[in-house]
Amino acid sequence: MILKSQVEWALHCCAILAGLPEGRYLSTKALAELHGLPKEYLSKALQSLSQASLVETTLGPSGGYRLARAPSEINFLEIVEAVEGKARSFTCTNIRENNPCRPAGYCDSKPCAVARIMWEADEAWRDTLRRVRLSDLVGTLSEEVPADIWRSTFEWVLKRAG
Amino acid sequence: MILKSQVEWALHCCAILAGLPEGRYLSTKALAELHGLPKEYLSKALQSLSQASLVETTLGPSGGYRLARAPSEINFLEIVEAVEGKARSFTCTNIRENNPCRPAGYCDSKPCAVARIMWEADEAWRDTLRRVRLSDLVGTLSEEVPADIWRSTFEWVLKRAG
DNA sequence: CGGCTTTCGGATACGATATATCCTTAATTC
DNA sequence: GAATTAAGGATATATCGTATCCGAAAGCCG
Repeated sequence: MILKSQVEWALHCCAILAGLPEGRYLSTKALAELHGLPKEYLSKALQSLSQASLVETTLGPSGGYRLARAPSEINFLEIVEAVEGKARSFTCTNIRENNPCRPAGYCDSKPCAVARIMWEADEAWRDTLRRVRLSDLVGTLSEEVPADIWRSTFEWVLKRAG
Repeated sequence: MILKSQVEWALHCCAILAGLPEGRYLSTKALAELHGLPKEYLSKALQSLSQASLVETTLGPSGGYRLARAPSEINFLEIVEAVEGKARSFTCTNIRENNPCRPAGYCDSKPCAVARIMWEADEAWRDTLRRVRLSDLVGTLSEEVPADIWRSTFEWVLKRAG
């Protein structure tokens, strides 16, 4: 069970977009260069963010992506689910139905006890991600990334933001 | 990101083994029949449990599997990790290193902030599973499964336990 | 208008992993 | 010695993640 690498990409891209000034857009090309990622494939991750209404886009030169909401109004789970999907990590195939000791046509009143526990863990995972806002990540980064790198990265981005 | 079906199988099999009387073994064949699973493939999941020292085995007719510890001393996470592996669901490829604004040879003092958050969620998932004991599952099942099915299943198993 | 750039979606290819089966070996029971 | 079992290696298939390419539609600018 492993998350796709696009999740990592999307989170880092959102962190960059969070630093964009009002009304500016950043292109796939710039985001791919900044993170050293294949442009065409990164584009798929950004399209997922777009379909989830987490980012807005505009076409043409000076086009690209920007956040659809304030960084404090976007949480990690939304970004993760946008690219990874909302399906639970555990899928119950109801193998208890195959028990030969069951009367034919017997119908369970509750979901399988095993599945309920696995789903509870899944929900704990999602809860943790839901509690972290994109603005929290930006705050942490601004503290931890050395000031000169932070600033020059920002300038690098602004030079390419349409 | 989806867990392999073997996780579901292993959990159900452990629940059955938890009901075995002291010193008895149950074969792959019986466990496969009871759950309607492919015997050869289920065998791989049981081998994983064996390698993790969660179950003990014996060969020959009347051979099979039994729990290595009391059901109250085995938690869900151990079973899940036995077949799914202990690797974290999020792998950080450190794409921040590709930032062209970085001085060459710069070394980060901390793991990536994005990864730390994802790992925290992963840990919340594991914590939930760690807190559930196999005996808890058995307790829930004994309450929810209709008494006649519960009993006849038990008899079915005992008839095949060596 | 016409050429350039951008997002978007579809088509395709490749590799890794999950699923599944088969076979051999060694141990145990009767 | 014959039957049964777990263990583990080899192999085949299907699904999914990764990656690239292309055309269409939309926006910018000379």
